[in-house]
Amino acid sequence: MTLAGTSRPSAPRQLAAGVGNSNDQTRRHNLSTILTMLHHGGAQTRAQLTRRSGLNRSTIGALVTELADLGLAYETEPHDSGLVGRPSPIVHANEKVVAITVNPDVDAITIGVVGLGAELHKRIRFETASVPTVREAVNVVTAVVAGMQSELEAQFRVVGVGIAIPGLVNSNDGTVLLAPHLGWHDESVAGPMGDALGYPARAANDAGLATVAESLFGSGRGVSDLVYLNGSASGIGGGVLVGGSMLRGAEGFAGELGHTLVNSAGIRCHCGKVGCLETEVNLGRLLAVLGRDSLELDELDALLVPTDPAVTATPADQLTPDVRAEVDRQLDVLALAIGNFISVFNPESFVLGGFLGSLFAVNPERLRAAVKSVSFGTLGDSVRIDRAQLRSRLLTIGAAELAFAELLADPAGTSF
Amino acid sequence: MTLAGTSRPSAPRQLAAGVGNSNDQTRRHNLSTILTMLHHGGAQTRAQLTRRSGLNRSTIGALVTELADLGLAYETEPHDSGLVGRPSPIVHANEKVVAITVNPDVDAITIGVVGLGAELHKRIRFETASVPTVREAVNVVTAVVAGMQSELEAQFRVVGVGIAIPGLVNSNDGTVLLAPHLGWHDESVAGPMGDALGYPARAANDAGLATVAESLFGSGRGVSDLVYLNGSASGIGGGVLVGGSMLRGAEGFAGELGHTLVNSAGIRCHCGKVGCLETEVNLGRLLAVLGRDSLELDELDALLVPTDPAVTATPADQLTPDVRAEVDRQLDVLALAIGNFISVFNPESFVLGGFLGSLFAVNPERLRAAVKSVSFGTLGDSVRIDRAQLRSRLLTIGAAELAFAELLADPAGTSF
DNA sequence: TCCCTTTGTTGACCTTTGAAACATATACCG
DNA sequence: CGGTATATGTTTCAAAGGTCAACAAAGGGA
Repeated sequence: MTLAGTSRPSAPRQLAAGVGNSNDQTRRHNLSTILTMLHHGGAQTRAQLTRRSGLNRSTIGALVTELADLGLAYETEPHDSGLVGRPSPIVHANEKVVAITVNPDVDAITIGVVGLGAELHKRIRFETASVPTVREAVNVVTAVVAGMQSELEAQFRVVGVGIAIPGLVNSNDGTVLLAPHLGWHDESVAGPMGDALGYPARAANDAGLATVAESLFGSGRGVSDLVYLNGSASGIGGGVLVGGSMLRGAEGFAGELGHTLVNSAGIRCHCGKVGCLETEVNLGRLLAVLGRDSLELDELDALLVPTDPAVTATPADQLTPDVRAEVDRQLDVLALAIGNFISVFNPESFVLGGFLGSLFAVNPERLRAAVKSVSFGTLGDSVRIDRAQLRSRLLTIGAAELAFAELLADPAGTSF
Repeated sequence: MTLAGTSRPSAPRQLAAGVGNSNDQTRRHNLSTILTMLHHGGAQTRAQLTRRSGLNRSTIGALVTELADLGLAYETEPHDSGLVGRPSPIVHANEKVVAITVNPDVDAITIGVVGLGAELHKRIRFETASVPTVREAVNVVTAVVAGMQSELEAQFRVVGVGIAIPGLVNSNDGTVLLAPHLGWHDESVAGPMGDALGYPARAANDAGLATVAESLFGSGRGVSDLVYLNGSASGIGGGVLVGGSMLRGAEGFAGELGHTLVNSAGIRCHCGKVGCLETEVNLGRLLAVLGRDSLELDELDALLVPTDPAVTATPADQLTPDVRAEVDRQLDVLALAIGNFISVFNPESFVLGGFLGSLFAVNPERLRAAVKSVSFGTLGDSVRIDRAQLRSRLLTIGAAELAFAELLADPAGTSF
């Protein structure tokens, strides 16, 4: 029914299937499988799909035809592969099938249009005078989408809306339990947004979506067990990929990695605990030693990170001792947290985003060495640590994934 | 293909299916589903299987017949249910289909015979003069099994061997990376054991197996997101159930929950880190204030835990102030760790085993209150905390699950 | 140009499930 | 006590999916 089988260890891992019916269910699962392969793995030949799925040539032919009929995929002329044998046509996920993404922040709301294959068609950043309320966010998005309506109708097929929220979200019903920086508290977001736009909408925590995005299209490609840690002005968020799927927890609040203990003698965190990672590894403290009020990430990189890629660590003389000391302190604390996560998750790799990425880039070797020294036994030796790749596209692509989820699970389902 | 479907939310969650072929694969999956339901959910009527699986009456009939033909299930006369309609026969997993379980410890090796449905047929505790080596363990088990051979052949069908190891195990190949208390280091265990016994053998970490056992047959029944913490003389082990399946990690070493930070000013742990949970919450410290060298768990309970079940906390005058203070300190530290795990996993419940269970039973309300006060926001309010139920059967049943895994995944596969 | 390799296409075949009709066994009710 | 309603097992048959084998197509290599 799926791709991955005991007899075919190289095939990608797939999601669980649904209920009884063989006919319907089998086909649904295989359609889902193929479309997901195209979306996450990019365009590929029918022959590749055949090999990777473990399904029969004939079946792949039928499935691709059905996906094409559904308008979800299309085929193009074969490449000049140079190999013997009949050339195999290239199958593409239809990038005109799009998700609308919404990313509310304290000073702006970013709206995106993302196609299958993570194709970023369009992005609009709408600056707000003040921190938006839910109602304001809905209004802004409705207005922006209304402005694009004719273009959307003419060129695209919208399958849904994905909303990335910087806070605690119950992703089952799209309710925000608490988004401290937005001041949102116990509010339904996905419901009103979906009603206003006329498309099904889903909301989830931004760090979790970022994890998904990096794991599918960024530094974590091909990795099924990874921990993503993102540092922003508002704190440290994270997400955990376990066996290829997001760690959600009973209520969908798992992965609050910024709120784990790193210093018993630390200060009290806004979350109520003491010595949380996000109180110790903190952009504010970094800015303080840099003598700055605020900073864009690119500026931070320019200030801290060695420009010569051959140089792994910034020469000490480029940074003042204060800055150097603070960076090192934060790296060491971060290592402590990573050491904890290694004991707990034994992941294949860590991906660091936001200012954690900059911090890491200042001196990757210090962090790697520190992680080794504070890890359970030798577990820290084999773990990979990378900087996030997607940067500004991260949340937009992550949110799109949320909107695509239903389509990918059942491509022939309720017609979009 | 499975049980759980969007249209049938109450159906149990199932594992992912295998590769392409519909015919073979569909049947395999459904057989697996039904046998798993019988094994984990106990004997039930065909009508119940029909409802819970979402499959058709006819299909269930065929599947049950096939399982019966395979010798994995049998039917008995219907109960006098008192309901209208034709009575439905009761289907049982065949408890004569057994796993041999092995649980090596510092002073003894426990060997068990466990049938489907977690039926404990037999258990033998073989005391060893000294800490056994792998070779000695294999010899002991071989001898014990040889002694039971005629009985096994006459009454049972052995499908495999499950070995629970107190240490780091690569459960893919059954190799022990490190079992400090046994002094085992980088040794293959499942291989030699399986060869000696002539059955397929698998090995895994004991705490992980305990987690599985409690989640299926103990305090965690029906819970798909739980954290299990076990305290023994050798430290604190744990396991995490995520969405119904064990958190394994990239190399199978996830869940070393005893080695997460709880006190930055703590002592160095044997694992190389500082301030680990298992150095702070520790049976040795408890024994020290009790003035004892060693203690069986039952004795500990008798000393600490209120006998009257209506009393939630031991009256202060039953414990000396020293003991009381140490118990409270350990409970508070444990709460800190649980608070961390809540941030990370957002589980539905925690299950506490070993001396952690006793500690909890001394004063459940103190732990619950402390957890609330050190949890991320209100996440600590809804989490359930229970004491483990399976006690002495825990590891035997957990290890059996390991041996049953292959059979459950493909009941009609390679004939056992 | 001919052969080989690989892949798409087509139709026959096998397997599985589900649905319907029928059979069976119990409770309920007068 | 017998008829009716209800629920479930059983049997038969149709629908649907996938595989397989044979054939066709398209390119490389000699």
